[in-house]
Amino acid sequence: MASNPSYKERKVITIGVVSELTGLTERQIRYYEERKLIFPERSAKGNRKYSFMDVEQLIEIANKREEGVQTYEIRQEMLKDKRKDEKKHRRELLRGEINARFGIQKE
Amino acid sequence: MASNPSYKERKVITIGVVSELTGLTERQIRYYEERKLIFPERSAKGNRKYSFMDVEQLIEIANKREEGVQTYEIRQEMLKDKRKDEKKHRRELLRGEINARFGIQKE
DNA sequence: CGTGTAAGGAATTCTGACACG
DNA sequence: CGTGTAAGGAATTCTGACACG
Repeated sequence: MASNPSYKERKVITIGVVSELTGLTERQIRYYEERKLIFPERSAKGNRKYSFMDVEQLIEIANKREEGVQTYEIRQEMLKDKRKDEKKHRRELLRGEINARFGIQKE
Repeated sequence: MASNPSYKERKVITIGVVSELTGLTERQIRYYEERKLIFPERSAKGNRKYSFMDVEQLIEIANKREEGVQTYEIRQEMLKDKRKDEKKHRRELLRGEINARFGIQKE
């Protein structure tokens, strides 16, 4: 049911504000991007822009870093979660297609 | 049911991004603030920060301005709507209190 | 009234690099 | 590896003002 707005995903927050929101330094935020943990968009002039989801992701990263988890390991976990989500998504797509062709089934 | 996050209301967007999002110039956005149509927060260093709600409000303002409505009139409409919302809110608060004391009533 | 613009300054952001450990 | 910092430049934002209509 998510539609166009989707405030949580829109990339509109500058790095300075993200820094305030997360407590991380700009250096750290840029480094986590370098390590492919976070993927900001860029404005026309090249400034990074983040979403609220990115901010939450960064807070999780900060927590794991405090526990001593390295960026590489965090990345592996993220990739694993992503594969799991995609699998779930494929199952849902398939179910939707079946329902569309053969009608809604109970269970 | 709205809780702490409330992405729509958090003031995190800088004026440059708001300008991109609304198509308004920074001059216009600042002027509408001067006319009390919009109320950004300020960062520690004094930079304006807007919410997604502010962005939507600005788009509405832009539409009305295109129709030739003056900022003063837009403000009057806003104040009228606000009073209406507050009235509604008071009614809901009262109902909640009644329910809390005398139990949930049907209708 | 609503908006453009030039002005000057302060703060922001960017990149690439050196440092430490 | 993860983060701090100084460096230099480019872009951002701010305010107060003059302009036009």
